[in-house]
Amino acid sequence: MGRGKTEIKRIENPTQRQSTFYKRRDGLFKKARELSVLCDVDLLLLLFSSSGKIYEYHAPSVQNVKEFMQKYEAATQTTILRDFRMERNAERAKVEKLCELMEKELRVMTVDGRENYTVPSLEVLERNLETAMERVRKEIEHKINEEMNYLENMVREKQEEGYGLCDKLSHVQTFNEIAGASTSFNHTLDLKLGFN
Amino acid sequence: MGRGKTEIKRIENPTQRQSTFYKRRDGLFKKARELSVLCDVDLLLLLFSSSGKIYEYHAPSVQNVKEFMQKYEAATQTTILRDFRMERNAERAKVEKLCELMEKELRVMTVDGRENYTVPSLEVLERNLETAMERVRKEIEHKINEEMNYLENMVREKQEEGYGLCDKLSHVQTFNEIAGASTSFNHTLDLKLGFN
DNA sequence: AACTATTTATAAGA
DNA sequence: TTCTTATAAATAGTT
Repeated sequence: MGRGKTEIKRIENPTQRQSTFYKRRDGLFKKARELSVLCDVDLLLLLFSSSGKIYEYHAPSVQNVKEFMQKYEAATQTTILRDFRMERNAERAKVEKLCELMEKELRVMTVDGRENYTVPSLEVLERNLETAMERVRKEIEHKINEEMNYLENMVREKQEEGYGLCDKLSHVQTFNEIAGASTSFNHTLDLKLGFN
Repeated sequence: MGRGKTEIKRIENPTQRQSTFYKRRDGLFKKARELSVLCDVDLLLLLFSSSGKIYEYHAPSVQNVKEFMQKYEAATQTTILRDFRMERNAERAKVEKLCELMEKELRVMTVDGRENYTVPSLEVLERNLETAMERVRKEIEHKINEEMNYLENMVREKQEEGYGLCDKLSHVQTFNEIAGASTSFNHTLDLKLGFN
C-alpha cells in the first residue's frame, strides 16, 4: 500500500527506515489489538527497535508478560523457565545427598539409636573414638602447656621488673646497709613462683 | 477493509470468528515479518487461539524464544526469569549455611587441626567422646549378646532335630534290641552338644 | 479456500 | 515525528 510497491528487504536509508518503522509499528500494534479483541486471542507482541528501544503489547486478557510466558511454557513443554527449576532441583538433590551423608556421619559419631551398626563397624568406630580422644587429650595438654608458657612469660616479665626493682633496692641498700641481700631476695621470689 | 466496516469487539458467531482469526492471524504474521525485515527489528509474536492452539513468530535475528526473553528481561529489569534465580540463590545460601554447621561439627568431633579449641570446649568434647565410647561398648556388648542368642537358638534347634533323630533311633532299637539303650544314647548326645 | 468490493495501511512527499 | 494523499494491501462478506 502506498504510492509504490515496496520490496520486503532491509531499508538501508536510516531516515526512511525510521519513518517506516513508526508507521508499520503502529500498524502492527493496531492489528494485534484488533485480532486479540475480535477473535478472543491471548497475544503477546514484543519488539526492540534497531536503536534498542522496547515496545510491547499484550492482549487485554493477559495480565503481564510473566504470566503469559508461564502459559507459553506450559503449552509448549519447552524450557523457558523450567530449565531453571530443573537446574535448581538437580542442585538441591546433590546438596541433600551431601547433607544426608554428613548427618549420617554425625549420627554414627554420636552413636545414636537410629543407626544400625554391625559389630565390625562398631569396632572401627571405637578405634576412631579412641583416636579422637587421644587427640583431645593431646590438645588439652598442648593448650595447658601454651597457657603455662604464657604464665611463665608473664612471671618472667614480672621477675625482670622485680630485678629492676631489686637493682634499685640493692642500689639503695649498698648505700644504706652494704651489698649481699639482693641475690637472696631474688632466690626467695623464684621459690615462691615455683621456678628453679 | 473488506465489504463493510467492522467494529472492533469480540465476534460472537464462532464460525465467523474462526474465519476472521485465520485471515487476520496470517495478516498479522506477515506484517510482523515485514516490519522485522524492513526495519531491522528484533521481534517476538506469540498467540493462543481461543481453541488454545499456539502460534509464534520471531524475527530472523532472534534464535529462539528463550534468548529473546532473556534480552527482554535485561532490557526491562523485570523478573521473568530472574526470580527463579533469586529463589535458587536464597535456597543455596540456606543450605550452604547448614552444610557449614555440620562440617564444623564433624571437624570438632574428629578433632582436626583446623579448629581453634579452648580448654573448656575440649573438656566438653572429651566428655562427649567418653559418652559415645560408652555407648559404642554397650552397643558392641548388645550385638554380641544378640549373636550369642541367635547361635544358642541355632544349637537348640539342632538339638531338637537330634532328639527327633534319637526318638526314631530308639524306636528302631526297641524293635531290634529291647528297651533301655535309647535314654543313655540321648545323654551322650547332650554331652557332645554341650547341654546339661 | 477463493473471490472481490471495499476498507485500511502506508509510501512518498511536505 | 506528523500530516496528506495516492495507491497498495488486507480482508469482510459471500460463494
